[in-house]
Amino acid sequence: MHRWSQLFIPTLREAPADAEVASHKYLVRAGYVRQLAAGLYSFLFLGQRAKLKITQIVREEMDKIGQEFYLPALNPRELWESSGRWTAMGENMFRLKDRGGRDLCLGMTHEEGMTEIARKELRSYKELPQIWYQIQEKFRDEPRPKSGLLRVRQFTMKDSYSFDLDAAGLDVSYRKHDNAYRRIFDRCGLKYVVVEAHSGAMGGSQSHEFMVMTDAGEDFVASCPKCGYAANLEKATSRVEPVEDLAPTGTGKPELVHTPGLKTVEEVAKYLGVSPQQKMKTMAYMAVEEDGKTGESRNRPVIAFVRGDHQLNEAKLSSAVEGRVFRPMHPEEIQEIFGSPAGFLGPISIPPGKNKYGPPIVLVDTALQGRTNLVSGANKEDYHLRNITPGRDFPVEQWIDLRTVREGEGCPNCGAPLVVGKAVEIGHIFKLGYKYSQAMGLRVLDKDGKEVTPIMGSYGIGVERILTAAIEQNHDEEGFWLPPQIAPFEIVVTPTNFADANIKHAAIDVTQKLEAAGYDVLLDDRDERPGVKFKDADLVGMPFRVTVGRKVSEGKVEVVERSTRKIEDATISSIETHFGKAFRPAS
RNA sequence: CGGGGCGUAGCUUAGCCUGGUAGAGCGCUACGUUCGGGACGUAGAGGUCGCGAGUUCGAAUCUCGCCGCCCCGACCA
Repeated sequence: MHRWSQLFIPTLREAPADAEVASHKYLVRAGYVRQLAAGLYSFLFLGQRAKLKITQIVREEMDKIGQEFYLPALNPRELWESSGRWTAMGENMFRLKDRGGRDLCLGMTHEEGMTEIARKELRSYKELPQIWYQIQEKFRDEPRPKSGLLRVRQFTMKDSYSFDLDAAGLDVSYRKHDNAYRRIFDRCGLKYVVVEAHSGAMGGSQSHEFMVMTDAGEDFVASCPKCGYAANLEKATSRVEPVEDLAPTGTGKPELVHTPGLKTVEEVAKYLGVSPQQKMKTMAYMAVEEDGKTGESRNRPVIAFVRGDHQLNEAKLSSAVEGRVFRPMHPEEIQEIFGSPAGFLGPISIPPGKNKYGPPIVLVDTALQGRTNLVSGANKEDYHLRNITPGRDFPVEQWIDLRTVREGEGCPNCGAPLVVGKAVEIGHIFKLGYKYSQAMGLRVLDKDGKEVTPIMGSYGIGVERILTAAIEQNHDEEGFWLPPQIAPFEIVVTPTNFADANIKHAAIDVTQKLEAAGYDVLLDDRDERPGVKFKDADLVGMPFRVTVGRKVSEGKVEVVERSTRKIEDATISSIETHFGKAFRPAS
C-alpha cells in the first residue's frame, strides 16, 4: 500500500520563478521533477512512475513489431565518422576524450550504432526485414534548452530502425510504425495529429510527425478543418489566390525606375503605386559546400525569388538545395556578386560568374509562375525594374515551392481556409533511404547472390514529451490530471481526517479493495487538514480521487473525477465496481 | 552566437536608485487548540545577499570581470 506520509512528494504552493509553460510549473509544483541545470532534470518518485508507465506502453506496442536492443550512449569518434556525422553534427553533439586521448561522443541518435550491428551481422536477404528499437537516453548540446521538459539536453527516446531489402519493404515497415505510434499515443490518452513533415537535410523521401497542438509548442502546423489535411509549416502548401498583373508600361520591356533609398518591398510598392503582390523579392544565400576529400569548404551562391508579400521558407529552400548548409549572404558578397547592395537585387543581369564563387543556384517560387510585368530590383543601387516577366526576361529552369503558408490560405486538397497553430512534436517516422547503409557499407546478398544495400527507416518518440504534452493538454488553475494509463497513480484516496478511527479504517479498506481490483492507489494518510489534502490531490495529476469523510457512517465515500470535478457517491463495500470499463480503455 | 531580464533562507520575494552589515509571506521544528478546500496561538531553527576583484572608514546596495538561470531571435537528424 502506497502511503503518502511515507513517500517523498515535495509539492510546492508556488511555481519556481523561472517556469514559464504549464507543464514545467506543474511538474515542479507536483513534485515530479527537479531541475539540476539548464535542460537537465531529475525525476522524483511521481515523475519516474509516470515515465515508467509511458515506456511500458511504448514497449508493449513496439514489441508487436520489433525487437528491443540496448546500445551504449558513449560512442567512439570512428563510428560517427563512418557516416560523416562526426563533423555534420557540429556543436550539437557532446564530445569528450578518454584517458588515452581518444575522442568519444554521447549519442544524439543511434543510426550509426544500429547500422554498425547490421553491417557486421546481416548477410542475407533471408534475414530481412528487421526492426530494432531501443528506449534510451539521448544527449544533445542544445543551443537553447527551454520550456521545462520540452527542449532538454538529456532525454529518453524510443527510437527504432528498420532494414528492408527494397522500397516496398520499407513501405511496410513504415506503415507498421505508423500503426504502432497511433496505438501508443491513443493508449497514452493524447489528442494528436499526424502531419506531413520536412525531410530535412537527411534527404529522406517520406516523413510524418505526430504532433500535439498546444501553444507551448515550438513547431507550426497548418491544418485543414474541412478535409483533415495537416502538414508542418516547413512543408505545408496552399492554394494562392490569383493576382491581377500590372499592365505593361512604355515599350513593355523591362524598364528602369529611379527609386532612391527605397529598399523594402513596401517602400518600393508604395512609391510606385503598386501592391507588394506585384513585386518579386530576391533572397540571397550562400551555400557552404565541403569537399569530401580535402575538407576544404567553398561558397556557392543561392538566389531565391518569391512574391513580394510572401515569406521564403528556409526549410523548403534547404530541400531545394539538397540539404546543403546555407546562410544569408554577407553584404560584401552581395555587392560582389550582384554589383549592387541589398535592397535593389533582382533576376535580370546578374553579373556572370566572373567572381570567385561558382555559378549561382537560382530558384523561383511557383507563385510567380505565369505572372507578368512584375517589379523587382535592378541590381543597380537606387534603381528598380518594371515589366519583368519570368521566363521571358530571365530564364527559369524550375519552379519550386519556396514560400511559407499563411493562415487563411486555401487548403491544397479542398480549398477551405487553413488554420495555423503551434504544436509539440512527440513522434517522428522517417524513411531514411540508403544514407547510412551506403555510407557504412551495409550489404546483403539477394536471392540471386548479388550484393544489395538494404534501405532504412528511423522512427522516434520523445518519452518525456508525452508527459509534458499530456499536461499541456489537461490542466487548470489548480493543477493537472493525467490520463489514467500514464498517471503515477490512478486514484488518490483522501481521508478528511486520518485521526478519526472510522474514517481511517474506511480509507484503508477502500484502498485495499481498489488495489485488490488491480488499480494503482495512493492513500493520503498524512496528518493534514482536509483543505491541504484536497489541494494536493488536485495538483498532482491523479485522474480520480476518493474522498473518505463524513458519509462513512452511511457506508459511503465520494468519487471525484478530476477533469470534470464530477462527484458521485459510492458504496464502500463495493467500491471496486464503481470504476467501470470506461476507466481503462482497452489496452 | 546576437538582444533582453534575473540571481537575497527550501519556495515566492522586499530592500539596491539615495552605501551604515538583511526583512516578510509560505514552508520547516516543538507544544497546544483545530479538522470537508492551503487553520490559529506560542516558542524556535534557517541567509558565504551567485563568485571574484575594486572604490569606500563601511558594500546586498556603487564599478569591473566571471559564473549560473530564464525569455526573444538564430539554431534545432
